[in-house]
Amino acid sequence: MRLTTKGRFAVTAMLDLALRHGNGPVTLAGISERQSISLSYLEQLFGKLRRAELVESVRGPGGGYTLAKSAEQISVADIITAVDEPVDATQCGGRENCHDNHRCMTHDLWTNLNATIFDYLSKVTLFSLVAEQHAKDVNVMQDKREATPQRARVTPTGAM
Amino acid sequence: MRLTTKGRFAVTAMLDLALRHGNGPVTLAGISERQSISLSYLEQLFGKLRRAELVESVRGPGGGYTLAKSAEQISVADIITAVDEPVDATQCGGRENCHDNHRCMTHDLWTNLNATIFDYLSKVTLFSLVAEQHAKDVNVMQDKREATPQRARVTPTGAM
DNA sequence: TAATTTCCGAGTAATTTAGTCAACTACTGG
DNA sequence: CCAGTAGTTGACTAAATTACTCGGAAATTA
Repeated sequence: MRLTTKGRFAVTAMLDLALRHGNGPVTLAGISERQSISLSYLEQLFGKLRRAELVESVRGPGGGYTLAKSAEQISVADIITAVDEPVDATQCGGRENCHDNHRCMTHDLWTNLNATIFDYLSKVTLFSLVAEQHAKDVNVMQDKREATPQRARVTPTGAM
Repeated sequence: MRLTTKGRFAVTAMLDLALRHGNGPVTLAGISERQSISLSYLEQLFGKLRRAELVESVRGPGGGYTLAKSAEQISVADIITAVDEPVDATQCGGRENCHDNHRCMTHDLWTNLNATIFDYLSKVTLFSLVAEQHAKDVNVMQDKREATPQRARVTPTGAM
């Protein structure tokens, strides 16, 4: 379980998707523009997200991506493991290098921490992130300076 | 807040130090050998750990590093932020790029998650990691192929 | 058929990781 | 005081990863 900017990009993009969930496919070009992530990079990330079955794609005009499950069912851990290669564990994956108990112990400690973080991130879903934000800062939603129709706020008052 | 192999190395090394806490300075050469981390790389990491005042150094023969505080007072978050450069936040640090509310919102969501992870890792101390491991898997401690007393393996008596 | 948008792979610059090397300072024991 | 140990610093480097580009398919709609 790593936590890099790559994963951050993926989570941000998925969040963008979650906010528009229910309004038909969202194009990568749109996400690219809104979140300032290069389109080609998004293509790479969404290739992985699709293979991990977190998103579904629709080709052609009017196409794009949608969440493959509801926002409650997609955790941050899901997203991060989808885009970050396994990368394997410690160089001694439990079998090698570990001659005496001591070495293994320090090792276990890390593995343990890793699992703890993973468990934690498994409980943080796209839905909970959005909900948390709404609870924290409602005026952001109300402060609309532009005259654009709010199709942005796909699911306004916690109706998700 | 990133979570990379670099941070993992640092945590592992600090764990090694914590296990020997109270027995005088520990040399980097020793950590290098036990944890299979290159000495020069450890030098880099401990330079940062020292500047972050997480460890103290003693020069000369018999010298080495010791924890600057007790294991309860050093969190995983402390260690990781010490070795990982700030890396800054999202490219739009709250001021730039954020033209419309929408962009800022998705942004906040990430910042929020980031803070949550950080808070969580701030509560995980070196001490709790060691304690957790003891509680979880006692037989590791009891599985002594060597004639060393299990608790006393922190002492130089059980030197490898 | 033309436009749109996903899909896919090869390639690439910049950054980070992990590590080397060499010189230097501080300290200890004899 | 001298030799050896061990931390301290900085510059430098190979390899990996990140973030991104490009070019072209393939699918879908109008």
